[in-house]
Amino acid sequence: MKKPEEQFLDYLARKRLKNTSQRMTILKAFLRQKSHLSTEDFYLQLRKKHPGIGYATVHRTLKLFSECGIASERNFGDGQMRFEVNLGNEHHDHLVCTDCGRIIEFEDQQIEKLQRDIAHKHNFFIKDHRLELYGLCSDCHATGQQSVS
Amino acid sequence: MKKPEEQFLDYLARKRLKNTSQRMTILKAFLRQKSHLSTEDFYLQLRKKHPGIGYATVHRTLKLFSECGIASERNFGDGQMRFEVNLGNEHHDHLVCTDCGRIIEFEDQQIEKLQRDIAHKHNFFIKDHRLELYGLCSDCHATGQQSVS
DNA sequence: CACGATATTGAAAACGGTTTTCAACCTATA
DNA sequence: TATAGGTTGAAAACCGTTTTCAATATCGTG
Repeated sequence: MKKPEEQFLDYLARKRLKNTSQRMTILKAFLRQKSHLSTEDFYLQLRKKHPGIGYATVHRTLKLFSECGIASERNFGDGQMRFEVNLGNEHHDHLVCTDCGRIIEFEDQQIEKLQRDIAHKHNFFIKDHRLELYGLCSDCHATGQQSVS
Repeated sequence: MKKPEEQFLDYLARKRLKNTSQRMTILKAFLRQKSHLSTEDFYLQLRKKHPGIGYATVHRTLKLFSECGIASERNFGDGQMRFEVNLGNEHHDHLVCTDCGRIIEFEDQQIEKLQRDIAHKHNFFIKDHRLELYGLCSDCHATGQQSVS
């Protein structure tokens, strides 16, 4: 498994794209954050340290990350695109707290297996999948109190 | 289990909302279609027979369906909101063909069970979930040919 | 049945996030 | 270092969703 930096540089070379300071800055910041930030949030975060980098560049660079395989686009249905670092090998899914926004990752080989079975039954070739459980995380339902808004 | 029409009328009464001809027209059209149409597509479809009904009304009425429980909002990550009729009782998930757009429904009690197990392990209270498998349906990968576009 | 309070409608505008445009500016290569 | 061609940031365009608003329809009441 190649390191993300290499993977990105290789991709740039292969596509005859250029290695710019902005792209490197964004790459470093992206690898450092381990959360599931929306483009907007990531941009705001980045802007604190690097006010010169524009939103368009951030957006374009995140898409490059996705294209070269070091990131995945996620969409939790809140109208914002999110990018997450592709760490390992294993696919993982998400628990999304609808109260505080916390996102918990999990993986389950049994579920993955059942998904393959279903695809097979329908003669369907799976390219990707997503599984998200929406609800209240331990912090938000523990005490019985819920947001009243 | 109440019939969808009743369920909707009850909801209107309960909320002191009014029973208008547009709402009834949209309800009938919505129950007739069994697909997973986007608001846009549903509106275009409806407009053929009922040119007088505006997009805003369609949109607002579909949201009412969702609120009163006879419809569910779906989001397959293509930037369009989709509504589907809530037929029965059982939750179901989707196979989405990325080539022809076909959507196949399925349900699997084992997967549902595993999801509950995972939620329990994380002390997470599930309100909703979604599982989508993206790939090629039997028609689109059977012959080995893929869209070239 | 007619009235009047209030909800609803359709068109257009506003909105919010994403994507494109474009002129100025870099980067890589020779 | 010259140059061709990719990149940048700001602003505008875009696209689906949501709101606004004046005109209209509905429903409970007198």
